[in-house]
Amino acid sequence: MKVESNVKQDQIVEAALRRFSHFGIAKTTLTEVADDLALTKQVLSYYFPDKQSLVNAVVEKLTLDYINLLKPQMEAATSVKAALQKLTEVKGSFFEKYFMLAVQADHLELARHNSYQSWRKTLAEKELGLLIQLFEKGVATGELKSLDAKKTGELLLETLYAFSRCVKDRGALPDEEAFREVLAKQQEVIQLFYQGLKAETWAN
Amino acid sequence: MKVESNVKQDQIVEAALRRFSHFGIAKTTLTEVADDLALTKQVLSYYFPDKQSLVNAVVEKLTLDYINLLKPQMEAATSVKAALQKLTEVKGSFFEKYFMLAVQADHLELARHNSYQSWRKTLAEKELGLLIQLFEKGVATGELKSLDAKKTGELLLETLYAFSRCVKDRGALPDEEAFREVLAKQQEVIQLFYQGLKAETWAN
DNA sequence: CTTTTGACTTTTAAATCAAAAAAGTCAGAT
DNA sequence: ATCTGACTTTTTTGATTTAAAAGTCAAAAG
Repeated sequence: MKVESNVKQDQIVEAALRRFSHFGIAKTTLTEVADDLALTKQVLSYYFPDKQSLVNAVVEKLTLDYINLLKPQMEAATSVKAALQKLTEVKGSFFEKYFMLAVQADHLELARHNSYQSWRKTLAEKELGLLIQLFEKGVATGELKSLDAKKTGELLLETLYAFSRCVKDRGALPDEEAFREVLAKQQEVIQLFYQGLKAETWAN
Repeated sequence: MKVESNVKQDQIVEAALRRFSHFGIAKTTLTEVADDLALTKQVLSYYFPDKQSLVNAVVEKLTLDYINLLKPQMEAATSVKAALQKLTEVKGSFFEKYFMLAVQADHLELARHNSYQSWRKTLAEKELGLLIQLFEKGVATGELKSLDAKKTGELLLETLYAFSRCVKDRGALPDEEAFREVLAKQQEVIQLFYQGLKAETWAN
């Protein structure tokens, strides 16, 4: 529970995150991360026994950051429509920022580790939880028609996820434009989803 | 215009299609295709100067088969809903059957050739054309609310496409189950799309 | 004149292996 | 508890070879 060690760990995680998101996980060496902080790789390996654990820490941080950013914004939204808008925005900004990471993580060896899978699952669950909550609230207020909140949430997430995957497939280096396109598509889809979900007595 | 040569060409294309869809394009040698027909590779290369042209012929055949199967079924459907149902069915059956081909084609070198791209484009255009026609008819009959048929069609196709791509990403060998899942998801999405598109006065 | 074949060259893909780089270890210093 | 130097092990990378497939062509066969 020492504060200092946590500080140092956080610094390392942040440095790793910068490297990972800029150059990718595979092309980042522990020595480089250490150098960025004027440390040696042995110090690094004192705090994180191996690369996997460092990657896990980065993924964990990212997951928490994402949820902590998204949750209040969605909960503060005054309508389902506005909340879904926020979802795309936040998802988009994160995706753009940490694109490299997202792209590589799933292909890499690391992705098969339990720890990674487990964080991925946590993320998915939390995101789904937010959506379920949102939909249920929407039904309660009458904005949405009666629906299976879980199933609908899963479908929406899977759809957005499917779209993101398409960007990275296109080529080795993903361009800004491809991003914009995907983001735009996602927003359109959300819009259409919403049309299909809202109570029919409401106006657009 | 000789009939016989067309027959032989067709036989070759069919044999190639069998090999390609079972073992993949890259892992299929021209000699194997020739052997299947009790020919030599030189004969094959008499009809198709190189592998690329054979692949193109296969893709062309597949494209035409698909459209020829889909078009009448969609046009015969008595409602937009039924037509969309058909779309998923046909798309699903084709995808399952020629999965290997679909999976590899885009990654392979071959995909960069103009001829391939051009057939891909043709397919996309024809599919989109069917959807536009469908949507416009739906609007005319009052089943659908007023909408931008082109934009909506594109969005739907892109969404279905995005889902298909997810299957192949998962692992090297795609399992039956993954198929079913994707197909089910696609149907759900179509259902929801439809909800969002239909005129509000209609019942489910 | 169309189709097929045998003998050939060129191109591409797969296997091997040594060298370099990175990951990981640990006894001992601060 | 934190860090370092010197070390071993594991992974990547690049060069080199080898085998397989693609592609060519002159000439034969129907």
